[in-house]
Amino acid sequence: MTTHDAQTPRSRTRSHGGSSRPTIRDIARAAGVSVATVSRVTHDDPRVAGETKDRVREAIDRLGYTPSSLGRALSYQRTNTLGIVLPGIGGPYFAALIEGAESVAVERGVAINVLGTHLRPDAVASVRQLAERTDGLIIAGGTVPDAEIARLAASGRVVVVAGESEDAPAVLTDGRSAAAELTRHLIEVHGHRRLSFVGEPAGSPDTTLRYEGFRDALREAGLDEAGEPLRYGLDVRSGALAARQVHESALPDALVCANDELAIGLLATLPGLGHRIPQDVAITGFDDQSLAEIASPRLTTVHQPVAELGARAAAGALGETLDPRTVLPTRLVIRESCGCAADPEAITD
Amino acid sequence: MTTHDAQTPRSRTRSHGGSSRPTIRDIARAAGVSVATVSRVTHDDPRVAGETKDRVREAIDRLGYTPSSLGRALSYQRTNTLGIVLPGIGGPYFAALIEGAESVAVERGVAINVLGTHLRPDAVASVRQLAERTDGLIIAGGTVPDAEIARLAASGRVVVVAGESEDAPAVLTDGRSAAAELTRHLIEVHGHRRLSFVGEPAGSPDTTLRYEGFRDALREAGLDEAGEPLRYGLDVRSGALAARQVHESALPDALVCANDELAIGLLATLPGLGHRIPQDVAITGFDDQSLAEIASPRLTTVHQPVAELGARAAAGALGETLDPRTVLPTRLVIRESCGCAADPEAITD
DNA sequence: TCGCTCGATGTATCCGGTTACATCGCCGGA
DNA sequence: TCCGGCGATGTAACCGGATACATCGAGCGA
Repeated sequence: MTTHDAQTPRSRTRSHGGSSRPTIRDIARAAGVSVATVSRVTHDDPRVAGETKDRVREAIDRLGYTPSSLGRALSYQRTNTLGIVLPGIGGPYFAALIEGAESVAVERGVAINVLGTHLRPDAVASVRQLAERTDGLIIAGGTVPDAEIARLAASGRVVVVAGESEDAPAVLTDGRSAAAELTRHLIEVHGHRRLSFVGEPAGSPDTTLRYEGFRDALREAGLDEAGEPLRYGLDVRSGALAARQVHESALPDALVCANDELAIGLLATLPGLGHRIPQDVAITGFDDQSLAEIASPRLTTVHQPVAELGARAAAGALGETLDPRTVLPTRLVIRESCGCAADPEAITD
Repeated sequence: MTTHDAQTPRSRTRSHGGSSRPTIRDIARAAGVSVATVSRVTHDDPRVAGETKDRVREAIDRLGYTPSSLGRALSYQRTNTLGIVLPGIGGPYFAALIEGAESVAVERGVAINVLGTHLRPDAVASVRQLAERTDGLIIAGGTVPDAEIARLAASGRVVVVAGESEDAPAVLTDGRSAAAELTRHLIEVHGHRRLSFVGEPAGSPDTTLRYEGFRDALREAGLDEAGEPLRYGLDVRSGALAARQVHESALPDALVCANDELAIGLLATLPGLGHRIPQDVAITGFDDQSLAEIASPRLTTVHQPVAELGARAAAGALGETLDPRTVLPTRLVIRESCGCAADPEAITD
């Protein structure tokens, strides 16, 4: 009672009318009924007589009672919560993914709990904890070791992976083929021979696949002498830094970026360093997030149905049966940053 | 009874070795000890004899036991979770706020649960539910009615508001003064007389304050004939749309945007429509998110310590005592989009 | 040898809800 | 008048853990 009051889990001496929140038993006492009746009222059970119901309702309002979802979750063996594990919540890609999942969650009256692993030194422990509080888990590829995914799945957890996985149902796009298609466009339509990939292939499985697709296309075209990728993160700022490096070394014909944000960083920075896009260097993105269409020149990229992906994954994580591998289609979106002609509407110079 | 089988909460007939996850009692039985001993082992209680401890550990590993955080939370009257209520998780501002909060949460071994109200038709119910599962709540201004905040606070919940509030401790910046200072810069240094505000003042309390600050400055300068604001959302795409409207009507001297993303949208779109920035029209943002520095021309804006704000709010929501009103300082960041000369140095890194 | 201390462990209760089953009146039919 | 049935409500046993208190046995001093 002296020092660690806050730590003391429970104080056996309760019911002394502290500021503690009222429980179902407090309401029962106040309304002169049993806890069962209170529970029935909060569930709109028709078996409660009108007069009794009113009395209970009054007590609930007067004491400001809200059923503890903890107690409820323990009783129902269900938390009505969906967990999502992502590297971080920043960036339009993950925002879109979450929105897709949320649309499904809202429909089913389920809450969402997002965990960003990048800031958590103890990612595995955090994910285990999250798994304890949710009915299902969406795990983005590359955030959690495969062994841990297998463990979760084996222990009866409902897990869906947003990305490649053999340990749980996977919902994904074929990033490798899409990147190859995009790269072929640069080679075959625009005749570019010296292409560089921007992004860190070791950084995420998605980037790995895109890099592989990029190299596939180079190899097909006999350009496999392609050098090292320019290793940068997936954000706008990294793109700006990459622009510096590109500026200071020999400029390639085209830069294939691992995602749109990186491409936007380059797009916004290179002109200031004296390089015209796409005349001096072509740039492409990946994902087709909203910035892609607004940039100038508008960004050639690969459209991914990210929200749809999130929605499918959510449905699966909430119990809907799911193929072990669901591949969603991508679409090459040709705009002007690759060198294709502008729409009649757009910029002339 | 026939259709809703899945709803049945619990099946009284348990213990038949289904795929259900093991409980502390299963471990106790398997190890031939009592639940108390198992609990002691999971807590590294030194009172357990070495040999017993090994036996329990073995059972835990063999059955794949993880203590249910639900049960734990119910027993300790604490969930070790921090709730954050935001309009939506999209955009750099909220991402930074969450990061700030997360940095504090990680330190204290607390999980974070983010709720985006925009997609939830039943925002109040969702927040109440969230409050049930967390030890403290950070509520972004404008997401929840004041009355609900008061209700939560009155019922003993720990609530911190990120923004203006009289019902709970508030952590915020003085957006009104900052907007006025920014606007004065445009008027006094650059001599602009026809200024328009871009943003929907009714959309969020922050936007309201910025609009008020904008008008304060106009009034001081005797320019209070200022017309209606250009009512657009706070995202890049809205900025692109606003650019169209500006293009089709008379161009003002300067556009004061409610946040950076909106400004970026204008910045990226107006040049394509034949308007030079800042020569033909000056543009300013608000927040100083990373895009502001990368845009071209670089964006003049107001720096806000968003991560710090999130961190302070988190500390408060986790029990640290907090002033009823904590005002964090902002800083006017002059770059080139307002018409000031470029720094000799470009991007700093 | 007895009693006491102390370490190791078990028993039972509580956290807040839910609900199967029991109970209690009351009403109508035989 | 007695009994069955039914509507309304209560009782108590869970859900998974934590832990105060009880218990038990070994070691030790008197």
